[in-house]
Amino acid sequence: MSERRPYRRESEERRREDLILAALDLIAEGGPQAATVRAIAEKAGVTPGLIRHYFLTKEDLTRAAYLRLMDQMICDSVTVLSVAPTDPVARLAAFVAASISPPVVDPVTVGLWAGFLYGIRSQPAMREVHAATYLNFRDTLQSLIEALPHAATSVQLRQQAIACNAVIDGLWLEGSVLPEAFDAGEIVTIGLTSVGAILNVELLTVYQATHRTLP
Amino acid sequence: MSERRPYRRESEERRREDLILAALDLIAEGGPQAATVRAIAEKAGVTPGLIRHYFLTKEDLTRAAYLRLMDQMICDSVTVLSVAPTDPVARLAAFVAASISPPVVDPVTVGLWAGFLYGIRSQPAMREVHAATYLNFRDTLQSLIEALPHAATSVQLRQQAIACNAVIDGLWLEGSVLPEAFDAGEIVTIGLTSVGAILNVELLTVYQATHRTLP
DNA sequence: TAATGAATTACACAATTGTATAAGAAGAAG
DNA sequence: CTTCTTCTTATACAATTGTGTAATTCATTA
Repeated sequence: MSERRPYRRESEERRREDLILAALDLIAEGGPQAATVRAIAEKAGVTPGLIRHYFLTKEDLTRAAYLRLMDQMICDSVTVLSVAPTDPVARLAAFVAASISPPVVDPVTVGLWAGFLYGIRSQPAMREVHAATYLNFRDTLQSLIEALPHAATSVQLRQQAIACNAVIDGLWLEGSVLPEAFDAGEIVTIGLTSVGAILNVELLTVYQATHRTLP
Repeated sequence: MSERRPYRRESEERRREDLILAALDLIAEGGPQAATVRAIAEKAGVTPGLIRHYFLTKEDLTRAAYLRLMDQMICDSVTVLSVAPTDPVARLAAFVAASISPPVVDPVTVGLWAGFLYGIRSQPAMREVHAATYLNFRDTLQSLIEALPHAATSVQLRQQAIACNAVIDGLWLEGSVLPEAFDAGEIVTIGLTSVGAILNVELLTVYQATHRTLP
């Protein structure tokens, strides 16, 4: 006869994490419609029923996965600040460069993000997460701009932050979706030049001086 | 007993158009997973079987719908050039402003675009459409930049076009996804200021002078 | 008017979906 | 060692999915 499959009991934290990562993997590989409860369970090494033991519904799991993705993206961008130089110009340059480099700029990441976009528009909970994430990133950018030796009104500051954020988002999008359309490092160069032009600050040379590796 | 539902024969062109528009409507309203063959057929006023009479498969219809969306977006941006002034600066300003105003900037449009993104990454045919559309738009932008009284090498020109395109894409994204986060006209103002800064050309005042309606 | 052909409907089918419920087994507690 | 909790599996189910296939009806042609 058929033997019942053996298993190990795991902590709730561990199981939720495994299921979330499995869902993200599947959405990245095959789009949102590939993340079925059965596929998620198989990838996580459990049976489908277990999903509903840790998440009220599949939508609940989807929300958790989105939250996780956003946390990761923010983390990848902001982490660089902890090791960035103290000079305001070099600091801004490092942040901008990190935000338009892998792993933030990556076909998989943008695919994941797009997979969640409909949820962002339709579900208030996901919408709030998006708004908070976006504004948090923009505020970080704005505080870096404010630290520059650079006089600006608060309205100008806000508009500069929005503009620089747009440059980053646009390059993130294009570089991720159509990576073969750009040379290596071209995205970073253009990003630094553009943000520098918008803020009237020289970022590219500062960044190159900081990151010079070979003569 | 049940009467067979009456119908009218229509041209192939008309039926394909109706089905494509129905699919786009549904994706816009409820995301990609809402565009089932039955829902599409109902919205188009036909029975599900007819879809497979005009499209080899549902994926085939999806591709056609994506092509249609891209054509529309390009059209909305480029149409403004036909009525734009001849002065190069005013012309560029009009193009940029149109690209970050409705109907291009619109929650529905960006939702549609995101709904197709996985297909863009995975299906070569859709990928080619995307690449062609993107490069076409960027080339239009580049030719407008080239027409400026503005000396630049071909490499600089390319990078300026990419940068301005990024600003437009980023503002398109943010303005569409989170419209309530921006004041009326703020997106356009920021876009013109930023593109102007990148190209070292005054766009905002030129645009305002051209579009002044009330004293 | 009659007939021909293609557009359209109608129906069926297997596969897949998310969810519900009951059975079993692992590991802690006694 | 036994008992008990709950984590986990197993199975079932109704709904929905895309896709085939045959029957019918519209509109054009002879």
